[in-house]
Amino acid sequence: MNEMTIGRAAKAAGVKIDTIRYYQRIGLIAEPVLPQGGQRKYGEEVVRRVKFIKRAQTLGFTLDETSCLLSFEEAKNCCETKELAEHKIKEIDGRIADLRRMKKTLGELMMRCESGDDSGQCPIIDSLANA
Amino acid sequence: MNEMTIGRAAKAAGVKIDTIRYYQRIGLIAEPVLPQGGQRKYGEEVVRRVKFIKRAQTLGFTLDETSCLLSFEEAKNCCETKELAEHKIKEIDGRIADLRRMKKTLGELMMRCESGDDSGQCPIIDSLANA
DNA sequence: GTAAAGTCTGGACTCTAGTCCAGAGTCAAG
DNA sequence: CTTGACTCTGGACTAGAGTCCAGACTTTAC
Repeated sequence: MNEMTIGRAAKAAGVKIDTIRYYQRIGLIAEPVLPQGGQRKYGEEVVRRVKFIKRAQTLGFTLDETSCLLSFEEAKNCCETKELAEHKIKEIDGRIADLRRMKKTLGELMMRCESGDDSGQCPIIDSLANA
Repeated sequence: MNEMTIGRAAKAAGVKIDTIRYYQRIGLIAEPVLPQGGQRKYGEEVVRRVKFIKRAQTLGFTLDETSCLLSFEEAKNCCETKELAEHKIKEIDGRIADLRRMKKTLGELMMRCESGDDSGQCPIIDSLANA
């Protein structure tokens, strides 16, 4: 089943060993049992989980929020999950809209640079400040 | 010109006074001159700037990156700016795509909940883990 | 004209998310 | 069967982003 040591798992996920240990300590990923006097083995799913966490982070989710996101995976209470998911989707929509506005403004700025029109204010702040 | 004290500016921006002071200390926003033995006055533009910073943060940008984003506003070197902007746009596109995938997966999860189909794994991890 | 509320400075403290280290044990290649 | 690479535990340290506090000063409202 493609088991690896922590070092290989970390490399596969693109993080340091300590990061995996840290996630284990805070309960974000499960710690495989330690065979008496041996070394832990990690499966592919740990790597995927860590990768997910790292990407979620670049999207502005804290580890806490990511842990909530991950809880959907093995949710038991569907009703509660649905509500949480609904809420998260709204949050995500807001972020996408923000990023789009930011992108649009950057695009306009580039155009202006291309056309040599260096005058006027670049309204990048307006893209997000007035929510 | 609608000048305010730091307390009012902070309230308007939805942050604490200390946050504004902190941003001043690290040079993210300018510190208005202190009239001898008086109190500083803040304009509307500080409020907008702080709001922008806070939104950018929820989008996963660090204060450092946000400072770079803000530098576009008063950029002098258009060429350099254009390159930076181009790069940022690519970054933003990636984030939007990630958020879309996440949203799609959450939507599917909700559907499944609605239809009472509680079986199978929820592949939320797959939405981001395999980039 | 005096309280109460707000501001100023500077430094200390907190929380999150890691990162580093030492010393002891384990595994695998030659 | 030893040597070098890796792992284990536990704790200390760091950077980023604030947050809190004390003591002195200012402004505003009564």
